[in-house]
Amino acid sequence: MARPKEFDPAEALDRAMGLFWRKGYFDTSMRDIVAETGVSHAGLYSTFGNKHELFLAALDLYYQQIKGKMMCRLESPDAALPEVFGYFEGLVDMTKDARFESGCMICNAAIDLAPDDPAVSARVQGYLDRIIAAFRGALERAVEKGQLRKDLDPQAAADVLGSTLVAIGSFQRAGMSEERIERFARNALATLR
Amino acid sequence: MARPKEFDPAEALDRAMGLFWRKGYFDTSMRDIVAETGVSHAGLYSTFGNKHELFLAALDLYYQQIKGKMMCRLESPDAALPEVFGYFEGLVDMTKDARFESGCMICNAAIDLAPDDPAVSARVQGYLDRIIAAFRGALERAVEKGQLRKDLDPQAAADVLGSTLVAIGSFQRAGMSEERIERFARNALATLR
DNA sequence: TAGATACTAGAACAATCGTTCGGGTATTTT
DNA sequence: AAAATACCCGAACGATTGTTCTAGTATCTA
Repeated sequence: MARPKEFDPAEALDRAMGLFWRKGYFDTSMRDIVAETGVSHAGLYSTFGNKHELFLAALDLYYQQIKGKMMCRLESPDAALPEVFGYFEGLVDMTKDARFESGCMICNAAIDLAPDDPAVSARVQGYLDRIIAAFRGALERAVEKGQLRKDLDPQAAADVLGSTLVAIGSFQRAGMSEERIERFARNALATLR
Repeated sequence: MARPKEFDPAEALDRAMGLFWRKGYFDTSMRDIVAETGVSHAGLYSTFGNKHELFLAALDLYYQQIKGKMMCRLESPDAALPEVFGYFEGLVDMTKDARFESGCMICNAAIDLAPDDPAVSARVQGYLDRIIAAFRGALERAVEKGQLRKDLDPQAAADVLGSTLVAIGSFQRAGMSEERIERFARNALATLR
């Protein structure tokens, strides 16, 4: 009954995500997003509502696209120690990707917005809970399989890995070298043994 | 030869620090600072230069005032395991202080500004290096004194504690409960044994 | 007392913010 | 072909940004 959209909302959201990721919420203007996506103001507002809703959509896309891919193996029902190591290997590999100079978008959002924004705060906590739960599950299985010592506390160890994850996000953003970040990851994994 | 300042620059800086800490760099306006400190625009600009320089001064004050107090014991030449535990006890205690709902100002600055601001990036890295070095020193002494197992790698363990520190800053800001934060701290310390 | 200084409050500046709104055009369904 | 829709570009809105400036006044030294 009407003219279809000329732009792909998914692609526009992807580019907006990149911008929010790199520059944060307050330092990214709608004009920046117009320039980056090539979509007009009218198109953005009619599709995404407003800046805040657009940010939330971008944050969800980040989790789904970036984290989701990594979580897949970790959350599989037979994931154990190799998958935990694989997760951090993937994380360190990502450091070579230019996009990850910006750190982790979820960690960034926690600092930027979480204190005054319940929607962001809830997402951040939810994402973290899910990642730590995945670590715990894999570690429990690793203990069962004898890949780790029997007296290891999977929940406590998962917490340590979760902390490491968050810290690495900050380290990337602060410009820490790849080698140093890899050391942080390796040192955290070494505490499992 | 002239009229003396009516306001105390140190006190004004302290209040500005509180504002930057809570709201971050981009979401804090000079008008906010005028309102918070009671100092006029002219007073702020003549004393601190501009917003960016004021932020750097506030960041230095944060390290000196908040972190410096805690670092003192940790950096003393006979600090060992009790001082490491004491550091994290102090950190968890601080969570009860309303100011620390805003997390750690250094971590916040890393996310907010470090990617595009060499001055902030250098400070963040310098602060982190110093804290980790202090951890390492105390842990080395703890190993010497037999407070920890002989084969513990002090540098690796210090890295893990440093990561935990950064992560806890994010967790505070994201609104995580005091109990949960305490658990993260305890779990990290448990990896030393 | 004279002069210089540095405060105060707040107006003013150009730029930018999020958001809305026209004007013109292209593509669809009826 | 005609009506309806939704695009694009970009002007426009009021608010706010960092910063500067204009007053007017209070406090110092000489």
